[in-house]
Amino acid sequence: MGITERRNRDREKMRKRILDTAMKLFLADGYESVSMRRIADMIEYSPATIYLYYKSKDAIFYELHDIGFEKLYKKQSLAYSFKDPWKRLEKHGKAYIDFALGNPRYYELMFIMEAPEKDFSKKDEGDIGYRSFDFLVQNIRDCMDQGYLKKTDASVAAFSFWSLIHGIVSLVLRGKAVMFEEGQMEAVARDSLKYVMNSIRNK
Amino acid sequence: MGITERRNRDREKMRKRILDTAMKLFLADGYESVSMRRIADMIEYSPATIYLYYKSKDAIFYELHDIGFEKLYKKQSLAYSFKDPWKRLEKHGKAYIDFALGNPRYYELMFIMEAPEKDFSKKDEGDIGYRSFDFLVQNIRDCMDQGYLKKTDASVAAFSFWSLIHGIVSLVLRGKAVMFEEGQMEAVARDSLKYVMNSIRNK
DNA sequence: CCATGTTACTGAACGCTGTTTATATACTAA
DNA sequence: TTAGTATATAAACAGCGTTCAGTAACATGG
Repeated sequence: MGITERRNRDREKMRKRILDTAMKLFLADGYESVSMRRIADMIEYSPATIYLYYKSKDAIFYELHDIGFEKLYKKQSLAYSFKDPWKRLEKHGKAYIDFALGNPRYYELMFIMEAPEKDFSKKDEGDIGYRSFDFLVQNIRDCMDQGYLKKTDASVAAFSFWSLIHGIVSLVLRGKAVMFEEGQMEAVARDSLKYVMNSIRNK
Repeated sequence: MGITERRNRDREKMRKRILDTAMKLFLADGYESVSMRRIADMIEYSPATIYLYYKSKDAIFYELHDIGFEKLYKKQSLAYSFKDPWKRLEKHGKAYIDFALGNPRYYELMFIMEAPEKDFSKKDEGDIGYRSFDFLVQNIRDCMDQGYLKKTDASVAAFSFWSLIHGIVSLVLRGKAVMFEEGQMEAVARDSLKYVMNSIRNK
């Protein structure tokens, strides 16, 4: 019977319409400007209808959040085509900064804003978040093995690296780096990463 | 004429009452839970009254924001009693992490949350923020001069250092470091700083 | 084909939010 | 005592996320 299938398709279409509209509003004007009523207006349904497809506003944002992780993960994966672990580390860092500065709203949603709800964020973020972090840990370990980095707990070193790049982009995104000229921020971000990488390099 | 003076005192008292109440609510339950009506309830005035003393909710938070900067600045200043620039850098970083993890709400307000309003945040944050950053730049320069650090643009290196410590604490505060055990986070934060400082040290 | 049950949808409301405005009261100055 | 000013508030505005009773369209079994 094709009726249930069609219904499922319709349902998915509607979910997508809602998600796309939320994303459009979010990317254009940020979290604040996404309201259930605005989404409803744009898709020409009543606000209550949205609740038949998403259980809350947080649920919508959690899906956007997931899409962002997928995008970042793909971008980072490219770095791992190189065989030299140091080169991989460089590319990883560069990809991260590129993603954050190129998709500032996504980055804020994923790493800067308070997590929408504890119900969601536990398992799934672990899922792809862990995978990404494990990649980094392994790469750091390789760098240590090949003498590029001083040896220590690889998790701690990976966390350090992540902290550095997260710190760089989140200061830039939050406009805290006012001591640099507006147009120079991206360059400063990249130079910062280069400087530290150059300084920690052991061979 | 003592009347205007008394009125000014009363006015300041009222402002303080409002600010203290906002701070209490904020430190206890975070930004979300501070509403003009809750403040009004606690000080036993009507919500509208608050607007006679502060022009908006953002204005209140901007004052809290300032108080936080003052606290951080004081804590960091202690680091500068040491004459060895490397030791100063270590203490600076440690003080920063201690402040952030010891006053998470403040730290969020100051560096993580979206700035309340552009009207306020331009000049004054520059004021003490710049001072703090300049201290760091000078210290980094000293470290370079004495051979502790590889030479480069001192502003970029200072930004790198700031990014690292900001990154560490904001990942911890946002609960993104889920790969470490809850109780170990503070230790990881400190170890990360130690690892990087140990790695970038040039002599 | 009709009755029954299911699904999709919505208007109206609840209880919040920050903020504004008209109004009333209390205090000061002439 | 009167005029003027400062202080306080109730009520409302426009928005928010969310819930729920009620309606209308549709699918299905008899």
